[in-house]
Amino acid sequence: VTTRDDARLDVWRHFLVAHAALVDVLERELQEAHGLPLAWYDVLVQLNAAGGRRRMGDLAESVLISRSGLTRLVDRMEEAGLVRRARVPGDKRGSEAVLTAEGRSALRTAAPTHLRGIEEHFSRHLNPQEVRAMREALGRIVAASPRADDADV
Amino acid sequence: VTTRDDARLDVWRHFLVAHAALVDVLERELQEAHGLPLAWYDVLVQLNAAGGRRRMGDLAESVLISRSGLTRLVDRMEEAGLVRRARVPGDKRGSEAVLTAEGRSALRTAAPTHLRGIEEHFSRHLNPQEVRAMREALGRIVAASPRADDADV
DNA sequence: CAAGATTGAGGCCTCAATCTTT
DNA sequence: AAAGATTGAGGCCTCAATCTTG
Repeated sequence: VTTRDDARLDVWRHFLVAHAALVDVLERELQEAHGLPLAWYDVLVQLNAAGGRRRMGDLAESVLISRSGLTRLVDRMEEAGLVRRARVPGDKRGSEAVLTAEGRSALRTAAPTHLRGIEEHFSRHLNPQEVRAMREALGRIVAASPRADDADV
Repeated sequence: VTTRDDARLDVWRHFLVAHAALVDVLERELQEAHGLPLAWYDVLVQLNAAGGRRRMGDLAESVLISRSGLTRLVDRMEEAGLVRRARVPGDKRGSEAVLTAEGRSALRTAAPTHLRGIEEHFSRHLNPQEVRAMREALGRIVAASPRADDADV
């Protein structure tokens, strides 16, 4: 069964290489066109999708980094004026990131660039059948994937 | 065409989330079972695949990091005894990383864990048709992907 | 001067510890 | 004591500059 195993390993390798290449191009394009790191764009998107404000903890999960990582990411974006922090009404422990007008504007400006980039470097190469296959397969993988904070059984 | 666009964007998002989740689990498993970072394992594999030795520059490309990044990665692995540096015969500028016996042994020990991890968290979720689809699609994406050092036309 | 590799500086991330509120 | 968020310490990466050899 060596050939089948090899094919499966190949997919994994292709997956890693493709990810590295794609993140690299998309980051460069966004940076050159709008001076925006991909991580910042991601925060803007997630905030916008949530109506403009989001708890720090929830946001950290959405953008796939640790809580402390997000604290500093939001620090930098706050300094750049794209978001601000606000207290959350019911809970004095909490803090939420809020999209500023400038942040919303940066997102509107950058989105076309980034969406075109995703289309050009990624989606364009997938036929409808592959879109279906990858969506389902990757969805299953994510669903089955043990969350980092889960107990080890 | 909103639904088709959404489906294509969904794939991209799934791709990012799956990558983050997979690298995270696989890294944790390798670390806990053998105290080996994924990046180290990757270097060991690439060296082994090349017969045990590799120019620093080539190796950097294979493991998807910068030259300077690889310099320090090899520094750490050398300190741990898994690789050593050697001059390259024909070119006094060059340097190559060479797998040590200990490195080869570490790879042999860790490989079963990691291969099982890839199978369990990734390959297992793909049916043969999806393996084919993903391999071809990702292969095309990588082939079309502009290399970082290419001119911007 | 170009190529191969390393070093210096600085950015961003993670883990563990800490502070505040529940 | 646990939850939410931040801070301190330290690791690893990248870019630009540097050193050596071609």
